[in-house]
Amino acid sequence: MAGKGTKKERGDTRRRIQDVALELFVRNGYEKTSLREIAEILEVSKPAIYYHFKSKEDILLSIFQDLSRPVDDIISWGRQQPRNLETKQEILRRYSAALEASVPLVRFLRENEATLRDLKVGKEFGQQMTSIGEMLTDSDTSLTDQLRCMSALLTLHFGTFALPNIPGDAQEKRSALLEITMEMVAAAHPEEA
Amino acid sequence: MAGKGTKKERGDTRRRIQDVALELFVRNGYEKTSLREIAEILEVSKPAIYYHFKSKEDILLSIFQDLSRPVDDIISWGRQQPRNLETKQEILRRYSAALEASVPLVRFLRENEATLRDLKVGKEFGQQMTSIGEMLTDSDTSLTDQLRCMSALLTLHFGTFALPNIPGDAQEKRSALLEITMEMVAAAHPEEA
Amino acid sequence: MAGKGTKKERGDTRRRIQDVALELFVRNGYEKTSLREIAEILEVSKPAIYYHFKSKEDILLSIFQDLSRPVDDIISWGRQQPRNLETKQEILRRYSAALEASVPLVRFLRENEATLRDLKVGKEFGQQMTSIGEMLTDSDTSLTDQLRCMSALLTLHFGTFALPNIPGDAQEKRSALLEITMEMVAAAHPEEA
Amino acid sequence: MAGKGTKKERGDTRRRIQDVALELFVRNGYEKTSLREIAEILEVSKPAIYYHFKSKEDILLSIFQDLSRPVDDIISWGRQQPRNLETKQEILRRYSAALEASVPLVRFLRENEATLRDLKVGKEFGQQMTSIGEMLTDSDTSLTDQLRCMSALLTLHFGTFALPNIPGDAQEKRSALLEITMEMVAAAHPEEA
DNA sequence: GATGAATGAGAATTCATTCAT
DNA sequence: CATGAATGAATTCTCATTCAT
Repeated sequence: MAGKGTKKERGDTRRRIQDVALELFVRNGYEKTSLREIAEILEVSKPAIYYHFKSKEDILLSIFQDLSRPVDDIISWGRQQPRNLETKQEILRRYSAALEASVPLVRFLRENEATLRDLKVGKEFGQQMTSIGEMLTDSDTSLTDQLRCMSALLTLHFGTFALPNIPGDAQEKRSALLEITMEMVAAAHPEEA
Repeated sequence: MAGKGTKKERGDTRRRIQDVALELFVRNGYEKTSLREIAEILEVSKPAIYYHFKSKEDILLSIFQDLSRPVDDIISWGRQQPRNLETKQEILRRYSAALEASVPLVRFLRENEATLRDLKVGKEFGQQMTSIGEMLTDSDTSLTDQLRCMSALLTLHFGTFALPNIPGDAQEKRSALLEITMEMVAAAHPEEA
Repeated sequence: MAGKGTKKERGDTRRRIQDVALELFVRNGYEKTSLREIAEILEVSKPAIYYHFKSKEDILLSIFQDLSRPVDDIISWGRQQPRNLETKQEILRRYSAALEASVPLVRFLRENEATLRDLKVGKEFGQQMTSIGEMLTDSDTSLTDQLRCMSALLTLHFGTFALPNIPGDAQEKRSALLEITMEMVAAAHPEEA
Repeated sequence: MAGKGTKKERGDTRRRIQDVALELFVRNGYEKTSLREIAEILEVSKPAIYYHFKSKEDILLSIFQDLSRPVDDIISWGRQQPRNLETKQEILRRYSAALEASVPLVRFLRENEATLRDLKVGKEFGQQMTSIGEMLTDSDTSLTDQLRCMSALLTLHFGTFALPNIPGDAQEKRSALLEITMEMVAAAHPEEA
């Protein structure tokens, strides 16, 4: 244990950069967050950041890839399931849980879409959403039913960020929201209900 | 007709700046659009832009205020109606129409939230959304029913931008989407249905 | 009298530009005063200003030449007098009076020396001061006596602007200041006293 | 000696920026000196300047604070002395010496008053002058005597910059000027002389 | 692992001035 | 007499990034 507990844990810097960066990205947006600011808060020099990450974009990408693994897992899992009501509802349940664990990141991705569009992270995030969307819609059902399923996803996703505007207990609101999306996909599968 | 059709229509510049600006804002985002770029496309000098608008933000604000008047009208109208199912559905219908007329602007507002947060335009847009949200929710009903109404709005709003991902005729998809939101608020008003 | 008393007196504009310009020059400095600002206060267009004056510098020059005529008169008069104590004291008396009438302008000239150095107005003002200085000093007297006379002028000139820092009645302070300069030149003319 | 004399001495840049800046400030005035010009003369890029100073104003402030310390010392010292003729004369002697060491800076401060008024440096300089003025005047003596002391300061201060206009040896003129101010304060203290 | 120093590129904005009408 | 519209030139400043040590 000797040597531990010194001012900064060894190998910690990379993680600390990610933490501070995410916080600033969320609070001020990607473009309005400068590496100078990050460096100042961490009390390290700017080149120190470049030692750990090869660019500003790379910091964001690493954060995204660390946090978005659960969603990738949902997608892998979902692809191996039969595409029925049961599966769709389970996907929404799992997505809701995954979302909850990374609200700040996802809020950030949402609020900076225009900026991230040209970045790798933007593309990867977009693909995730598209993949989940595809797993929820059957192209051989009615347009309305397809939209119902898509809307369920949108409701879950964007509803999560609108919840703070409504009074009530956070967990309760979460469940209620999930409940509503369950109903929405159910309505798109009349025969299975 | 004499004198018309000259290189640049008189008094046109202000409008042309707004048009080009909106186009670039939508395509590249607010921060990544520079006044130099706008000026170059219009083949005018940068100060020419400053003659018509006092700042970059001011260009955006003027665009927003011009295009968002219909939404203001909806809000004024809605406030004078009884808050029942009928009204809510009419609000959604009208909002859907208003949205349709300014899809590019609203997409832009959505995709640049982080950037616009500190700008007047961000605040005004936020207030509009809040106002519409309030008109759709009754604080004395169940949490689930409140969320149903809120989700209807989110579905309509965000669904509009997700539609291109689904195959089918644009107008048809629009109506289907609106239809779904109608169901959602209806579900929140069991006794009135 | 018909036609008078309309919103703006005819031919008045030139004078009004000078007035507003001087006020802004004094308050904010020459460089920090823009023609836009002047035009806005007067509620005229910028080209209207260019109708009356050929440049920003020209506005200042016209103000200076109008207000500095009394000093030119002192110089003309002084050059025709014998260069003795009597004359010098009379010059200081007259300069004090002239100064009093145009305190704002002279304060402005003082506080913007660096800026005005390259301008015609700076050169003309400098020549005036040099001329008065020359009339007060005899190059065939002792260095100390020359400095005494020079200092009398500086005391009068700069003292005028330092007076507000000292409590007391304005007119009284003025006379006291003049009195001191009288003593100073008198000390430089021991035989004549 | 190895390693010395390379193109640019290490750690030198900050000082070199101050030197060049002061030179240009003095020669052309604060507003007419651009950072581009400073950078060009030093053959560095503009951001290099911003690495060492956070703004243009900050460059000036750093110069002022470095050079004005002697005057601060005089003020501290003076405040602990009895306020009599002896002290006042010593203050003037010390101020004359301090002034001599930083003639270019003080000339600059004088010639750019209007510009510097809104800047921190302007306020700090103003306070210095006010403090010295206060140490030279007793509010319980006659108005004329107060003015005599004040004028002594003005004579010393402004006379310094008028001296080049008078022929003679620089050091000699300096002493003569100081001598005159000594007489002026002495005249304000008849009983102590 | 880390830093001091520096850079190229580019941003928004302001100004005095002009010209056609 | 006056204006609407526009311009060339310049300004301060910020950013992501790099390199020698």
